[in-house]
Amino acid sequence: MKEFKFGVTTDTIIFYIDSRKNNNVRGLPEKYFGVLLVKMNNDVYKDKWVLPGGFVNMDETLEEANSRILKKETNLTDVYTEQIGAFSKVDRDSRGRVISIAFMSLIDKTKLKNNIGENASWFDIYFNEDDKMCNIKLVNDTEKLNLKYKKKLVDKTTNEYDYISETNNLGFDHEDILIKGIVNLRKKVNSSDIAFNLMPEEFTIGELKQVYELILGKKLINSAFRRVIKDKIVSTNNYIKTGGHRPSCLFKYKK
Amino acid sequence: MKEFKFGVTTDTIIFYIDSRKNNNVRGLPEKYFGVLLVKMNNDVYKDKWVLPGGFVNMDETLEEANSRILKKETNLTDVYTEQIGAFSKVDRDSRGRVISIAFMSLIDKTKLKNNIGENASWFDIYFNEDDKMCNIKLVNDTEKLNLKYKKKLVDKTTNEYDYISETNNLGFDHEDILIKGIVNLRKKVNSSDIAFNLMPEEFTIGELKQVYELILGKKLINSAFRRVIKDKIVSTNNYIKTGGHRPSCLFKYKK
DNA sequence: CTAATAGTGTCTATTAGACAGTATGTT
DNA sequence: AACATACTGTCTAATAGACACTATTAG
Repeated sequence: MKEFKFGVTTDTIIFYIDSRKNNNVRGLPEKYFGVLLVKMNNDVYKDKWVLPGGFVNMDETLEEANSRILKKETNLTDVYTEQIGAFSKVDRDSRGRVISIAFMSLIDKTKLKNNIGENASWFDIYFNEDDKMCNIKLVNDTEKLNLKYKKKLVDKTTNEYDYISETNNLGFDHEDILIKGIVNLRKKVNSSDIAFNLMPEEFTIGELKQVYELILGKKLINSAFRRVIKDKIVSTNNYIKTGGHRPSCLFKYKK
Repeated sequence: MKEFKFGVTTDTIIFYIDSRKNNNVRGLPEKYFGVLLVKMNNDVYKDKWVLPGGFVNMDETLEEANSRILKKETNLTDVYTEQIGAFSKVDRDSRGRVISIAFMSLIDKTKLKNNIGENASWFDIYFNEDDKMCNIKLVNDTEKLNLKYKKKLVDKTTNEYDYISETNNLGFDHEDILIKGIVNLRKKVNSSDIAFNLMPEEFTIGELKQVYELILGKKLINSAFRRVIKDKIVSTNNYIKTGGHRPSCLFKYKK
C-alpha cells in the first residue's frame, strides 16, 4: 500500500527547574528554568542543537516512544508528560517524509541522579518580550542561542498570540515546537497544578513563586500569589533558613 | 530505512450548528448541535460509523490533508480548524500501523449548499451527564448511537476530567477522538470566540445563547450571558420576528 | 387581556491587583 | 539597630450567579 511510508518521530521538550548557587550572590541557591537540548552529529543539521527525539518503533505508541526517549536522555521514568501537537511540513526532515509528534515533560532537575548523554546539555531560558515580539535566550555553560519570534494577536478577547519564528538557531522546525511548548506550559501553569511537577517534595512559597515567575516571564504580586496557592499546598511545619534572614516554612503539594 | 513504514491519516471532527424546524413546535426553527459521521463500507469496521478521514499523501502537510478531506466531505473551504491530537494505539487500524492526527472543524450547517456523500450523515448530539459519567446520544434520521464515558477527575483545582469510553459504537478509536474534541470545544467556547464560527453572519442573542447551551450541555443565565457577550457583538439595527412574539435584534460578530 | 419571548437592573459572592503594614530572623 | 525576607490585611475593581423586573408583540 503506497501510503505506508512515513517516518514518525517524537520530539520531547524537557522543561526543568534547577536550583543552584549563583556565584555572584550570597545566600541560598536560586531557581533556573530551562530546557534540555542535544547536539546533532550525523545529519545535515550537524552541530545544530535540537530537542531530544527519535523514531517511533512499529510496536509502540507515541507515548511509549516518548517515554523511551525520555528515559534514554535523563534516565527518568514517571515524569509528567503531555502531547503538544504534530508537526508535518513536507521538507522538515531531509532524511525523508517524517512527521513529528511533540511532547512536553516537566522535571525537577535536582532529582536527577544520572548524568545525561555527552551530546546533551541543559539550557537555561531567559525571556525578553513585549506585545510584538518574544526573544528567548538559551544559555548553557559555553553557548548562547538567541531565538526571536514575532507575536501576532489572533484573538483579542482571550489575548491569544501566534508566534512566528524569525531565527533558525535550532535544527529542524524545533523553534516552532519549542515556542508551542512554552505557550502551552504558560497556559497550563495558570489554569492547573502542573507547576508542582517541577518542584521537589518540599518547598517554600517563595521558591514556588520564583518558578511561576520564571515560566511566565514576569513578576507576580506576593499577596495575590499566596492567596491563589494556599489551597493547593499544606505546611510541613518545618522551617528552613533562607537568604540569611527570616526562615520560611516548607510546604508540600496538597493532592 | 526500516522506520519509514507508518500509515498516517487525519480524522476530522466536523461540528455543526443546524437551524431547523422541530415538527412538534410552532414558530421559528430551533438550533441543533452535532457532528458529521460516515459509514465504513470496505473494512473490518464495515457498517460502523466513523469520523471522516483519510490517508495523508506524501506531498502534503497534515493540515492540507485535513482540508482536502473536509472539502471532499462538505465541499467547504476556509473553515475554522484546529489540531486536537495524535492517536497511536498499535492495533487501532487493522490495515497496518496507522497513526491518526485528529482535527476539529466548526461549521454553520445552514451555509452548506452542496450535498454530502451518500455514506455521510449528520448526527445531532445530546448530552446526559453528571460528575461520574457522560452519556452521548448521536441521532440522525434513522439511527441512534449511544456512547458512554466514565469521567475521572484528574485535577480538582481546575475541575479537569479524563473520559474513558465504555462503549464501542464508533469504528477505530473514534469514540476517544470524539470525546477529546468535545472537551476541547467546550474549553475553547468558554475562553475564546470560536463559537461564532458556528453562527451565520447575523444572529440574535437568543440564538447565540442556544448554541453555547447546546455545546456546554447546560442552561446559562440570561443576564450573565448577555453581559459577557455584549462586547463581542455589534447590532445591525435589524429586527426579526421570533417565535411569534417580541422581535429580537440581529447582531454580528465584532472582530 | 394573557402568554411568550426580549432585554435590563441590581444584589451578592468571589477573585485579582495594588500596596501598606507586621513579623522574625541575620548581621 | 538596620535590613532583608516572610507573611498578613485591606481597599478596590472586575466579574459571575441569582433573580426580579420591564418591554413588546401575537393571539
